[in-house]
Amino acid sequence: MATINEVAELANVSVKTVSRVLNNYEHISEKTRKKVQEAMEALNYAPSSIARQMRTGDSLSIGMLYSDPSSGYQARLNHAVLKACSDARRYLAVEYFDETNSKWRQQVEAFLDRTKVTNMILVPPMCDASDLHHLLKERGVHFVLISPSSPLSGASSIYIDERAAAMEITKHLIDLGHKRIGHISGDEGHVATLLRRQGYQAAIERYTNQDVDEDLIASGRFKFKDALQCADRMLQSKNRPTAIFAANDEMASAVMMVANRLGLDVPKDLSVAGFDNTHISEVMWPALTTIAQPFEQIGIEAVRLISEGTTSDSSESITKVLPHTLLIRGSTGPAPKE
Amino acid sequence: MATINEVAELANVSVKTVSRVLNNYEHISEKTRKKVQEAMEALNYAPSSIARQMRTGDSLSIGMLYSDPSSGYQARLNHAVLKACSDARRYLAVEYFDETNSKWRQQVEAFLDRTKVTNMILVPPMCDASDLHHLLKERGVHFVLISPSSPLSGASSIYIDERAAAMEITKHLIDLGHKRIGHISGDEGHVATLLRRQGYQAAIERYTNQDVDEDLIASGRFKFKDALQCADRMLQSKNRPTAIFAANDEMASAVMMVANRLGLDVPKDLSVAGFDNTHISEVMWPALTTIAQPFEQIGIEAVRLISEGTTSDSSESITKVLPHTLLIRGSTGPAPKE
DNA sequence: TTGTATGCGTTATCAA
DNA sequence: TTGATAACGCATACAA
Repeated sequence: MATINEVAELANVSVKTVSRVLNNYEHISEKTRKKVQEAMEALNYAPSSIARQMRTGDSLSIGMLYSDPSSGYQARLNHAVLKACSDARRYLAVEYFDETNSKWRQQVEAFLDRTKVTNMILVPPMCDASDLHHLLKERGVHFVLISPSSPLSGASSIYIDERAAAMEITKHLIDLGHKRIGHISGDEGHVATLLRRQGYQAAIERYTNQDVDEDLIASGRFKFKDALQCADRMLQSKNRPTAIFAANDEMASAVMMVANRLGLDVPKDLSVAGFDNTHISEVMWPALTTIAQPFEQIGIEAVRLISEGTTSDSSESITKVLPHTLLIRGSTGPAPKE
Repeated sequence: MATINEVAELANVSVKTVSRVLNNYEHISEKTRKKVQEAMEALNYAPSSIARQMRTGDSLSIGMLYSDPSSGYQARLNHAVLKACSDARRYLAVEYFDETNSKWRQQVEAFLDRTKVTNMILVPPMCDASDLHHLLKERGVHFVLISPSSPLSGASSIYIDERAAAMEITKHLIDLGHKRIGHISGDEGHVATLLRRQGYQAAIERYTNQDVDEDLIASGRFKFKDALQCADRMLQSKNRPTAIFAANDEMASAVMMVANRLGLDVPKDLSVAGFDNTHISEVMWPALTTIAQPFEQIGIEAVRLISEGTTSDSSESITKVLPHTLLIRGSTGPAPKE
């Protein structure tokens, strides 16, 4: 593989001149530029990103911390970001991060020292840790937020419209004729929990003439186990719902389990809907109706924002709302006749 | 950010000596080694992989290709290897790899060119692709195999004793009094499929006085959907089994789904066992009895073998068998009274 | 067992 | 508009 020196020699110029051509320097004569470009062509020259990084100090790697290794959401996000990085010829440095550890600060510092990353992608729930934001800003690390609670000045954000998505899937249930629709919501610490519940409530109020029945809302904290209890209580009550919208797929799976064990057929007796479109939604029978997160686009967009932010340096923060999709599968069907 | 020079200065040695410590050189006094290590600690020093790569051409990164992003086994393996790398102050370059793509060769070459890795971890099913082995050897890339079909000269391997594990979990069912125990096996292309089935058969033959009933064995190809059909057939047959051992957790989940829908209580009417201890085994009700893969140790061992192989250069291949664990949870119980 | 000096491919400084 | 040379952080021939 040819180096910059060989190009310079062939073109009869100095290495610096070749470097100038490479980096689109302004003050350079067209003649030399052409000469250099021809030499590069002839030698099939490609600059070494390693050497460039060595000199300029910032790496091509993008950092990412994750805190819940068994989360289906995180698994799909990891995959998407990884793929986007690979396509953009960048590297991803991912690390498991224990957010409850009091020494988190040292862990992050060690991560930054080790990887030398100057760009990061922050995913839920870390994207909301203002202590972390401060630390990163202190160290001059740029970052992009995925689904943060609120926009942050100086950092770009990527969202989906959680509220609209929740409304859409609830409306789907209403359109199927369901009158009593339960909701199992997430962890109160996440903004997604609030938005998804709001979307559910808004749909009920707008598309039926009923008020929201608070007895039909339970908190499952995004956990399978908690959702089991919620579902058990809801489905054993005298006036049980004919449909349940859970705020994530894992909790919807719990609903399905409980329904099956109580002898309720899904979707004949009970419709079940989830949120996220993680792997588990396909490992159910029937498959789960859910909201598909645009994982692939999230990954691509995150990498793009980082790459642009690096070059443009005009640290204006961009907020991007990506489109979700309602995925109708076998777990939802017409409301049972009364 | 500390450099090797600052470490050398603080430790009162030359940079070369620090370099020796970093690379586990042999001829170095314990005293200086300790002194250097303390200096590294004090300065929170991390070697620049960039500079190292620049100098040597090969990086500290370990490469890994995975082909099934939604596999629970792969998800846990990714996490374990990532964590082991991080603890060993190494990097992991993971890439999604479409094994069915006819241009796989170019994809691997591109991955190697881009990442410059010279060490790789090969996971199932890629660990068995001899074309891939040849390509890697051609390019001088060392690699460690995780659960390969057969040992390969020139590469170390990490295993669990699949056969013994399958035997153990089948014996657990026998000990609970089950007489008719079904088995849903995996993809015929994987050796794990064969070994797990052999373990099942061996247990039946050794611990009961029965021959293996071929009607109680079905191929679920490691897939949820295929397993649904197998379970349906088995559980609707006139003389249905009272226990089913599926060759992975995902298929066991399918068995559970079918059982619940047929009104069979788990574990009162049917015991269900899986294999791998992936996330899904905890997202069931009751939780799944399964064989726990030693993921964490697999990751640590893989990184260790690679690190040692790099320095010692005595390219003798090591085969490591790691211990599995039988995890008894709620999905298995005493056989129903006849 | 340890140290000195050089070079990896690139960009930056300064001078021409 | 160009060029000579230093520097980035590390590893290695060679020397002690």
